[in-house]
Amino acid sequence: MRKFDDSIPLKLLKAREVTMGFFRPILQEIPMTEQQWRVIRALNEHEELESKQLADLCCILSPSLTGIINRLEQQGYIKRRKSPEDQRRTLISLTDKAKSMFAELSPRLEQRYRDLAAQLTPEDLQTLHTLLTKVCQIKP
Amino acid sequence: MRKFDDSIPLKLLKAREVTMGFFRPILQEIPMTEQQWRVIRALNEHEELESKQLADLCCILSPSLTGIINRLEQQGYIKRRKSPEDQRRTLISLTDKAKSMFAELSPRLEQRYRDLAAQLTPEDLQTLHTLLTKVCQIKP
DNA sequence: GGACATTAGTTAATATATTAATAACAATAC
DNA sequence: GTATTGTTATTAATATATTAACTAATGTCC
Repeated sequence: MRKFDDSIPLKLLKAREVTMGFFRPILQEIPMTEQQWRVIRALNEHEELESKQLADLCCILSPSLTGIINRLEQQGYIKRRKSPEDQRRTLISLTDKAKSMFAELSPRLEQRYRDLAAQLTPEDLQTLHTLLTKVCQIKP
Repeated sequence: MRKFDDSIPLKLLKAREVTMGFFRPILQEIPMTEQQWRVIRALNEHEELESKQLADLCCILSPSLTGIINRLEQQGYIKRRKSPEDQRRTLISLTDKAKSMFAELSPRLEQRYRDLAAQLTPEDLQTLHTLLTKVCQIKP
């Protein structure tokens, strides 16, 4: 019988934990949760996004995203407005406060990412990207 | 600047989501959460474990594990006893009910694991294991 | 144009994650 | 042998995850 530790899902979880350990201390200074940062990061690249697009990009389910968005809005990091064409949709974007916060935090996190990546060979890193992409494309 | 989707931690998260999609429907029938199943699975291999060992094996933080253990105990799946040598430690083991539940569920989940693994080449699967193990050994 | 199904987002209920603080016990120094 | 320090598990407070149910707006069919 296959052993507990041979499980791909568990290894993915543990690997993620290890990598997140590089960034959590910096995020805690703000403070900013992982999920909040993922949302900010996605919005930094896309200017304005619908709730559903954001959920998909960030790998966060809609009900969770509702709460995250509410808290980020209360903290003055994001703005929401109704889509003019479709009143069901919410369009979300960063405030100036969020943009300047991102500008300050981002370089430090990028440096940590380089520190992390430096502990693998470039080939391993590339292979890991490729394999994870393959796994993401698997259909049940 | 590096793009959002190039993030290893995010890809690890998404890959895990995809793989868990194979097992969730079966677990829901019981019902049994991912975390509860991880605990049951670890205890199936180790007979009796301390709370801390269990947390480490399952990649669950102690405060979360406390709740998970409480609920599993209420449902009659696990037993706890105090360690005779060290009164601080709790020793946890499976009940017969859990063992028979495991025996029924496990083959179906193993089959799903094979279905999942079959969508990668054996070489890719092996490489993925190796790389994830490397990532888990990285120290900040 | 109205019954019908669809879709986006939210709410509700429960389970888990995260950090900090605490209680109980154990090991150590003195 | 007591004060100090360290360790295990838990509690508390807040944030997020998960499934189901719900609301409101849009689309579709007739």
